[in-house]
Amino acid sequence: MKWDALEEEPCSLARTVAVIGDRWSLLILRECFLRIRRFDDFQASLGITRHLLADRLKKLVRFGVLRKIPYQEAPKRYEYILTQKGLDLYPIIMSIVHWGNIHMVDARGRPLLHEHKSCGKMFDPVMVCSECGEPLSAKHVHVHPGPGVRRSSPLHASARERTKRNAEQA
Amino acid sequence: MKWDALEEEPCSLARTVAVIGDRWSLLILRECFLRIRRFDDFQASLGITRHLLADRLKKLVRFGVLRKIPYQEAPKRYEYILTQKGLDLYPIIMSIVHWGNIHMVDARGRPLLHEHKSCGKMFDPVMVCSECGEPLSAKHVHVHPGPGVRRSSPLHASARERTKRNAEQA
DNA sequence: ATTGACAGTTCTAAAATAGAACTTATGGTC
DNA sequence: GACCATAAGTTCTATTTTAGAACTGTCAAT
Repeated sequence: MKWDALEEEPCSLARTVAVIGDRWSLLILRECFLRIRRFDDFQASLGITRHLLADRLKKLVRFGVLRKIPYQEAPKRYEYILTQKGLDLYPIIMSIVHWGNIHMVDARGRPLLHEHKSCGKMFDPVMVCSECGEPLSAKHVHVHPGPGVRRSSPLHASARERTKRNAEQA
Repeated sequence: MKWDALEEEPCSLARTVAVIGDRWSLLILRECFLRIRRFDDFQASLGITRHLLADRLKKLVRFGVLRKIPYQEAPKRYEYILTQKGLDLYPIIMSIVHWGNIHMVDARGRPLLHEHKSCGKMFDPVMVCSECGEPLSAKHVHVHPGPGVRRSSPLHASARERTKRNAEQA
């Protein structure tokens, strides 16, 4: 499958993966949330090749996640800053960091701690239901087809039916 | 940078990206949460090449996200099911889906809707502070170095200092 | 005039991925 | 017994992506 095809999938996860689903994009975005804004700073901070950094920044701008803002004329220089669409990625970043904190830390413990300025405490992110406020887990969620579903898609179609068959036989 | 180096970074995001930060792993995990369990079902559902699917499943098992469970002898066959570590990825999956729902859907609307069985309503996931319960946004969070931070790391070190310099000059 | 900062671009070699065919083990059908 | 199907991979070559380093263009300061 090509990357371009991913953008067209009738699946919100696939379409988001088209934006952030490579090795570097999420790391670049982490730096953005840590207030890194300039090309050479990204490069020094991440150890990414300049070639790929240029390519990924271009992609993130194209998707509207970052915006180029001039910070000097002559020579023209730009900073890359998060748009609202980019800021909205924060829950994704935080849930990834949290999973790593729980499952991937070594003996030394967490690399970073997060303080919630509103309440002044160190916190972990918790994902809750928008309607009742209870914490979410996979087993309490049921999935329904929405208006944008496409039946003929390779995703969600054939394999699910086969698996249902398997389940019924068991 | 090599994938192996990513696992060793003193950054919970980088270490999680080492597990799920490629084009296919998240898509495979989505299928897991939709109760796909078998090799050929993953393959038919995703259109991934068999080679890569075998490789990714192996990786996810190695990281303890999936577990192989035999479902028949002669010939020996296995299903891939989520471990608790894998189930804990649910907030990541849901926040990705939600971002796609908000920012990447086309005119037809959302491909899937989510019902919270506990309260019976269609919901969106919301990320809140574990201490005060308020919704989180990047601007209300302050980051502190934790016990596992490494100062000499290429990540978080040089570029941040340079950027601080830049900020001070401005 | 030379050096350094900044933001890229260009180049070659190495690694990862796509796409298709092949393998192994078994059970059922003609 | 020969043939086909199922399931879970493995192997193969061609293409694409990435790594790593060097190079370019613009300007400011020394």
